[in-house]
Amino acid sequence: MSKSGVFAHFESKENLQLEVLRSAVAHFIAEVVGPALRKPRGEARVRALFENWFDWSSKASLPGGCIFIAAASEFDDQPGPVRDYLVETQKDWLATLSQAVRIAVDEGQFRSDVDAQQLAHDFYSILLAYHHFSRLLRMPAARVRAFRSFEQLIESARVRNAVPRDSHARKTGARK
Amino acid sequence: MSKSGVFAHFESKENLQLEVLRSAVAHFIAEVVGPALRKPRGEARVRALFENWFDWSSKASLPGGCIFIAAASEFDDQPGPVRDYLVETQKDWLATLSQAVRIAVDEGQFRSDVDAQQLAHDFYSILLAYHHFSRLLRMPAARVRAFRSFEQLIESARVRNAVPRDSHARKTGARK
DNA sequence: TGCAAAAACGAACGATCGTGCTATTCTGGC
DNA sequence: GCCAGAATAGCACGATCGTTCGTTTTTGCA
Repeated sequence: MSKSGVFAHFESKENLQLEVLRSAVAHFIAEVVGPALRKPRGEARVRALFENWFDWSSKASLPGGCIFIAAASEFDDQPGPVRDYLVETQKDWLATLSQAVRIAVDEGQFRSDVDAQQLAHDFYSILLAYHHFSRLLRMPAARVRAFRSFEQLIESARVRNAVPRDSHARKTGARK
Repeated sequence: MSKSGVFAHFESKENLQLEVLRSAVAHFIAEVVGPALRKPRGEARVRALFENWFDWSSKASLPGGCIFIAAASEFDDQPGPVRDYLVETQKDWLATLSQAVRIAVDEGQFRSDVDAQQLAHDFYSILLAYHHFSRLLRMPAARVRAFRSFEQLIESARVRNAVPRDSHARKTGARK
């Protein structure tokens, strides 16, 4: 299709960028968030969100990697509707992660003193780092690293069978 | 200075980009790595590396944020000497972090089963996430989040006063 | 099949970019 | 102060980019 051909559909480059992002969000929800929400509440859902993101971000149909991360670094200092929309989607994604964590807490799978927003932040950190490393360093170990960090975070959030050794862990989350 | 003025010094745009990165590396070593190496071996040095990076990346003289991260997402799919140099510097930085962790292990401040490369990866994840969040979301909480994640990692790597309660809880039982 | 509406194309515009070439201005040693 | 050499500026080139517009092709329907 010719340049002016696509231009007839979207009225400006900015509009096209927005539409691309909107379409990406639709795909992201269909392939990452949706399937995860169909998993049982709790750790399983958190895991699914994390793992689905990996499958999605390394799909062959995304040769440039996660489009949101790529767009983020392109538009983070470029005000306008594209940037605004990106901010919105990132907040939504973080909120989705947070909510899944909060549910895991409510379900008694994660300790009640887990800070959902903080843990969501930590999860997303791992994803961002994986993206950075795998794309720039082409490091196959990146995926292993990411999942190891993830497992460690999950482990540290899980309710323990026994009371933590150090007694001022005041929540006594040993509920299971 | 005029466009052709700067062009006379560097012979191509690519060369200028390389020179900018080289200069950035020099500054980075002078302001982040160097001061940290002057700290005592062990946790103090790891902390210094982490904290100095924060000071450096939010300096007023870097309005575009960390130039290496910015360049990474611009060049990660653009082969050439600039990309190669970026890869090199990222590996150096990770090696520096790893080495500082390894020393902390040797000094007996971090547990001997700590995976230095993995922990270095986790530290850098936090930095990358901070960069992403603070630049795109302009979220002031990002810094707090980052330091909380950092403290948690440090905590989980530290040697405990007592032997872990259940003896096969190797690196996992660590987080407070 | 014919025909109007929609879709796609091609050419061209002004702007910007990377680069080269030539002219001007600045600088230090006599 | 003068002059060689270096530093800087000005200009122009081809390429690319975002955009517009007039023309051609395709499509859906009577």
